[in-house]
Amino acid sequence: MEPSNSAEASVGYLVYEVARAFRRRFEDEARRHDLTLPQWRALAELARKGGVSQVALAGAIDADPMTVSGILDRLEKRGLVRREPDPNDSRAKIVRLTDDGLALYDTAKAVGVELYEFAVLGLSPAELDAVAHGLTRIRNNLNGPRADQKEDA
Amino acid sequence: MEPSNSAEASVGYLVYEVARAFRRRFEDEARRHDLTLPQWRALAELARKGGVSQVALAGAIDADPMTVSGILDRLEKRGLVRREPDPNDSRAKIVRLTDDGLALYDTAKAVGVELYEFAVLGLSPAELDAVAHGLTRIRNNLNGPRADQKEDA
DNA sequence: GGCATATAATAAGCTCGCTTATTATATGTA
DNA sequence: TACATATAATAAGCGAGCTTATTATATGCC
Repeated sequence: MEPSNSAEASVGYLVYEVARAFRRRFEDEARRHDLTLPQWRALAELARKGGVSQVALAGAIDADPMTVSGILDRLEKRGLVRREPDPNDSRAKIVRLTDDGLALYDTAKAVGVELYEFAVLGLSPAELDAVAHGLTRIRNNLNGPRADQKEDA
Repeated sequence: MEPSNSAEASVGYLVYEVARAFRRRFEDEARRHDLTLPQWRALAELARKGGVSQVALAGAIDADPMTVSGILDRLEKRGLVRREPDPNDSRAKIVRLTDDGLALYDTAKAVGVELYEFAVLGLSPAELDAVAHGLTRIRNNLNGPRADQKEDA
């Protein structure tokens, strides 16, 4: 009945469970900062890169532009982020942390880092590398073309 | 595109990307059946187990009861699923596939299976096992308390 | 029996992730 | 110059995942 140690749950399911568990746990611990995981990721990216356009931000945090627009709406409403016109492209907006945003990120930044370290406790660097290697392969497979279909028209 | 073969992203990020890529890809291919991944998972579980309560279903597909309630609302509205009173507990409802639900699952069942096989192409059984092992550990860490965990060899 | 507590399902309401469509601007090309 | 096409951001709307709260029933304990 119980799975043996070689019959672990399928990787497909595990990936889903881990992603969910990580988000749940993160938001549990980031509650006192009132930050969701995607919001934290956006702040982290802005803290690293300074001002970026929304498409660039979307690319950096692997999210879709519409999703980023919504996340920024909420962060902007709280005064954590600012949207400025792009002087080189009047369709685009440059997103920046406000002082409040930077301050909040500075105090919340450890949450993600420490949670990650906690999550991988008990795994050797080699084991972790094996996981990274396998997941990278899977990601690339999934983002690539499918064997039984054409390259687009 | 890719920085290099060995400079992989952090496992935290990879898990998120893979989960997202898998869902996106699945729903792309299951569009002709008008099924989302969580809906497919619910149907799969019901096809395997027959009638189960909603909490049991939630446990089986690693979802929260409120989420399951919503998924079942949509499936029931399409006549794929039926909620019957539980004779042993009048708070509970037993969920079952209808004939239509079973028929749809039979035709859609291959989608998930084949996509999974496609996703892990190029990984040896040993590599895949290493991924499963690492992810299991991470999941257990994240679901456990701020201490060491037990389960899994 | 009576009462506190736990549990099953749902309601309301939020964020996120997505699709499709719209508006405004940029850019390439004839 | 004019026109076709591409791109940046947003609007509307849906499914999913979550929280908090409510209703109904079950269960444990005195």
